Amino acid sequence: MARKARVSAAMVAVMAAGERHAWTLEELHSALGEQGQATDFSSVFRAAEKLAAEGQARKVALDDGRTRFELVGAHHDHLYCTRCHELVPVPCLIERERFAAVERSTGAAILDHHVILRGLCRDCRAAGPESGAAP
Amino acid sequence: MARKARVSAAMVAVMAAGERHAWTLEELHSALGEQGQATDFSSVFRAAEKLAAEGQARKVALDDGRTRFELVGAHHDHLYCTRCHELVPVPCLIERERFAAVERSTGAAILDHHVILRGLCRDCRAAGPESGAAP
DNA sequence: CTAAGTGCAAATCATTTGCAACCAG
DNA sequence: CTGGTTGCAAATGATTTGCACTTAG
Repeated sequence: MARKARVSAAMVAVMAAGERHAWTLEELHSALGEQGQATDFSSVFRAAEKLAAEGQARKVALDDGRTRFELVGAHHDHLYCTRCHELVPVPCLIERERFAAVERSTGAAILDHHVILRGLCRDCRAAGPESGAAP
Repeated sequence: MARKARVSAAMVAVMAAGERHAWTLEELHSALGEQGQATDFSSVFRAAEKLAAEGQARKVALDDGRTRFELVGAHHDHLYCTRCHELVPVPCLIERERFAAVERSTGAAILDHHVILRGLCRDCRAAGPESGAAP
């Protein structure tokens, strides 16, 4: 390499700090800003893409139209609260054997996986079935 | 209701025809066009959102920046080929018991789930490790 | 009449890309 | 020098929204 990747490094540090499990580009961008590591959004974007390409990070897709990134070392599946949008990490729910079975039956090669559970997190569940749905 | 939802109905019909497992809005839009049911893109968008809100359809998020929709009755998990982008349906990979375990350990309520497997489909796998990666 | 559904055009939002300036090796 | 990085600005692409119009009920 010919130059230090300041943004990438800072990003990995932020993500490793573990205040969150998966980060949107905006979250990463503002997190860096708060660290005094202000950077351009596009740099965050490119650094994230690069980390993903290199296998250091992975993209996490939820259905809220924003791509998130998480460090590969911290992989876990996710429980997405449809009320407060919190993303709770949960251990892998699929047994290894299952993957092999799918590869056998489909002939495909599975390289990665991601499980998204949708529902209500502990707090929102406790808050009761309705929240601010009064018309 | 005060009026027939022509687009919604046509969309459900198209999706139920089962030529595909999950549809992007564009795919639905053009599929309707080919059926002689030409409609505006925004109508497709709104109909899809409505179906999702009513629970008839569900959003499927991959990390390719496009939201897909599938009929709820046709639920299955997916194997996404990172080379040809085909989406292969696979049976649910998680045992019911696992969901209960997560609900117990996290206190959350799980309402839905989706598993995305990433890798190479049968054909792409057979095509060998490299394809058009010549620089 | 009345509200739901539709079409068209314009606005938004989240990315992506082009390009010139920069800098550690 | 040299190639990887960065910032700024502008381009994309996909999704959303405002508004007027239409029509089943």
